[in-house]
Amino acid sequence: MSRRQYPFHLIEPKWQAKWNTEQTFRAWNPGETIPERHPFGVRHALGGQAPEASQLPPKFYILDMFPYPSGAGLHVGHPEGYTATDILSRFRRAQGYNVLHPMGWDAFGLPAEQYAIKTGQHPRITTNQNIATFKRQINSLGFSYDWSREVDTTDTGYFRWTQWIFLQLYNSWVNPATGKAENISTLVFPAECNTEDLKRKYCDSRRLAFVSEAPVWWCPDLGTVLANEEVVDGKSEVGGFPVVRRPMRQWMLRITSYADRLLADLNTIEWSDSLKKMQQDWIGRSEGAEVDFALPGRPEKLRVFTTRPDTLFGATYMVLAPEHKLVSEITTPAQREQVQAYQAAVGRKSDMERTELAKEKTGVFTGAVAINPVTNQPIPIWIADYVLASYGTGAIMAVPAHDTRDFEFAQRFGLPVVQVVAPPDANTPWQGFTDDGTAVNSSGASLNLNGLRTPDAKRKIIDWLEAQGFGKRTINFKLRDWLFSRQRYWGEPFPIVWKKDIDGTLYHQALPETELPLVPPALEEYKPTASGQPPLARAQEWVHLADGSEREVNTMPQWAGSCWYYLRYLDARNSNRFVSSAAESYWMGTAGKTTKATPGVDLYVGGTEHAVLHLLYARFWHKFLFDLGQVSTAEPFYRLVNQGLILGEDGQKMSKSRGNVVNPDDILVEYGADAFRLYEMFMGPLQDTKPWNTSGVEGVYRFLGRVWRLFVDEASETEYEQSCTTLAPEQQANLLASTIRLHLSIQDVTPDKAQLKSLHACIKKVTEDLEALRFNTAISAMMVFVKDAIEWKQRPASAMGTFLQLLAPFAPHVAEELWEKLHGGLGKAVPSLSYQAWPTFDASHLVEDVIEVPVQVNGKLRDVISVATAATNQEVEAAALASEKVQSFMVGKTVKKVVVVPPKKLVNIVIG
RNA sequence: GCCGCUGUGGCGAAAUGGCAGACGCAGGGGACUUAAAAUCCCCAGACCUUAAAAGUCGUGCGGGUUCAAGUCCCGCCAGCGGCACCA
Repeated sequence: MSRRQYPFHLIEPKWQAKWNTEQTFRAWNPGETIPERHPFGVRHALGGQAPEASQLPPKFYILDMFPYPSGAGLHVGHPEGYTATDILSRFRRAQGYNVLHPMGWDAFGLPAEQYAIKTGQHPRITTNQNIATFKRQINSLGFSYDWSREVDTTDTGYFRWTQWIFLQLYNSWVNPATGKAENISTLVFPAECNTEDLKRKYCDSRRLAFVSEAPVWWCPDLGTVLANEEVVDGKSEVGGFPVVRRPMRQWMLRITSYADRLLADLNTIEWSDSLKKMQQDWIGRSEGAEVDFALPGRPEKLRVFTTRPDTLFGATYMVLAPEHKLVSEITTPAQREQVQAYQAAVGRKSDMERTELAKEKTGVFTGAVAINPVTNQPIPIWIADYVLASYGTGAIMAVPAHDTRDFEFAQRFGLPVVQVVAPPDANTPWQGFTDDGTAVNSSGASLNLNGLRTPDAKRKIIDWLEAQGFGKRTINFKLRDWLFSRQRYWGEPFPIVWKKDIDGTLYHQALPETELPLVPPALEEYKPTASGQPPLARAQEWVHLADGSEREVNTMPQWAGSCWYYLRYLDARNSNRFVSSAAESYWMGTAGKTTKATPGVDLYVGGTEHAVLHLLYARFWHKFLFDLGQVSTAEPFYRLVNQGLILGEDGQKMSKSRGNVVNPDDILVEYGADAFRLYEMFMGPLQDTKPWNTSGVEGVYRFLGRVWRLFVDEASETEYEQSCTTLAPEQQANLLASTIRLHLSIQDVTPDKAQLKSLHACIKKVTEDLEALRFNTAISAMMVFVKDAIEWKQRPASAMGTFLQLLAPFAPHVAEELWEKLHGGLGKAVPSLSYQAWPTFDASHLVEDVIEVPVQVNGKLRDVISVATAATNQEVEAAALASEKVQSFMVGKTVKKVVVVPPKKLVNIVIG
């Protein structure tokens, strides 16, 4: 290894240890006693007091997506977001905020369980080891987390409250009158619910946590069911194993009751457009109508959902999903064989095959017809797998003229195509025209849509359908209820028992809150049972209760713990409540003196992979808790930023198999944490995807070396190096502090004009860039300052100290060390740089006597002239025209126009 | 197929409609050194010339608006991401 630029290997552990023992980054809740000498107390004159919320400075809550502590440890992608939030946290602290910046572990999950199946080692042990590794690595980067608030989703003190929230969901329903969740006890039973059993069923059909027998995604390789959001292209998101559709008894959460609010409230939060779009698409709201078609000779109606009721006159056939329950009833004997064969063929197809796009439309005629309510004509009913049982009513009216899929189907099977919409542009062919236009061929006995523009036609026909009792306005969502149970061991057990009725039917019942936490039983064997039961079923003594009831043996999905961890941080050690209302309203609300703060989490940074999983689930739980009055905001994460992916040096996604994974530990040994942090931020904009380049680390490392040498006398450093070789690291650190002297150029003098200009330009740029999360350009501004300062014969201590304050959020270790040297001299105690007030920028220092103004002729740069700052536009123009270079371009031409861009930015002379 | 984002030197990138390429990497030259490393200084978009200067072209492609376009508008192309028979 080459000679170190500066002794980061001594500085970094020294400051990390100091921050740890002094609890420098402890965030204070209202009512907590702040120690006398804590730098936060000193800064805000609150030392030794226990201030109320109104006495505390404004809060700022900066949150990272907490990691799953895998066995592989940290890779360089993790610290990207963590570094950004840490810089912001340190910046906000300096600005005087009470900053909450916590970290924890999303530690339930499959890898620890699979390791347990392989080796028999309890997931608790694996998890603890992995957490220890992660924590060591995270700490080695000098992040300013308040570890007193660390959470671990697998800790009983944590998951008892996950189970508690589940019980609240179980005991709640959404009142359609208010659209909000209430306790199940407010349900009013209809008259026909006159037995305990019927009442129970009525409640169960409305609970936000309920049991369903519907078909679910079963992943044989993982031995568990998965949520819609966890299935990607017919494979499991984790591991990429095939999944099959299979009816099973499962726990669901009624997230669909919140679909509307989850969509609408996206407008109240600052997330990227693309992320909002992903959630919007996932929720998939569409407005339209349900229309009933009569079935000749049958009492029931065939109900369809359509977003284009205005095209009803063009509905020439109907299509049912092959699984639709009416299919077997309406199919004529002549068609039965064909229909059943088709149903069987579809059932054998994987989901992948069914949604494959290139394939031709398939389907079979049922032999039955339905009556089009506007034309009164019979139209044939088909079944086809392009209609999905799970969306709308599982049946459609087909308007081949104005729907691409219906058109393809009609072409294939020779079904009639009737135009009912005229495109706005007469040259556009009407066949397959799916946009808005004008209704044509759309009149009947009591309804005429002809000539109406599509939106008006929709309105008119829905009014007509409602008046006639043929249908009604409806909104449909793509969002499905959330499948909430898994057949795993390493997850939260459900606080539910199953009881038997007198007649032997099973029903579920919640455990009382006093029995929480419900801890998973000890097992010898973590595999599912031979009969396919979840692993918890192996613990017979745990499952079977004295009263004959049995415990639920499914567990909650990994998402459960991450749905509310950001709330637990607010009051992480509270054993009476999941969070106290005082802590919740101070950190999440806008109460008290938090004028500059925003409601909820002020900034949440994480990867984009959670766009429709964690971020949707957490919003759902938060809204539910809001309805119950448990939290004070409707949204949890006010502002969210997705950090971009860091690719390997080869420009490919980092992966073990490609061998391009960069381990932060290796970088730290060679260059130190400050250089690592600086490089992660210098690579490019936080949100962008960008490749790693280790020699880029070298660049910022050299920069830190230059900073060091600005402040430190090299002769004293050589002295130190010669005498420390035989000492232990701790003694080396002491020697470092006592031997190394400040650079002789550092003097107690007033900065001159040029120095103030350099410094204030840097303050301005760094401050503005931090506000806007432009870390890369903030760093280049500091590099420019250092270039200037290297030239200075005298380096004013005050200006150099201010620079260290700007550097501190990015490279806190070296900044603290130099700050201490600058202010403390030898052995004198200096308060941590972390709570020094952020420097303010003074524009008057940037004013120059003479300004260089570029001069263009016909838009091309021809000269740069110097003009006095006080010069008027006329004087600038005259000076520009007088320039010799400019003159040479104007020979034989006339000046048509002169544009002078204030304030002395540029002159453009237009000639011709 | 639909939606969103992004296209700038050899590379990562910068630029409220106003000097394109700040800052950094890699590269070249020099100083220091017995030498190397480290450090410090200088050069560095392409082209064409030149003794030097100057000049021409340049932000994916084609148009447009403007005194002035990487930036705004229209039409393409490519890459990345999301959704994908959602009626």
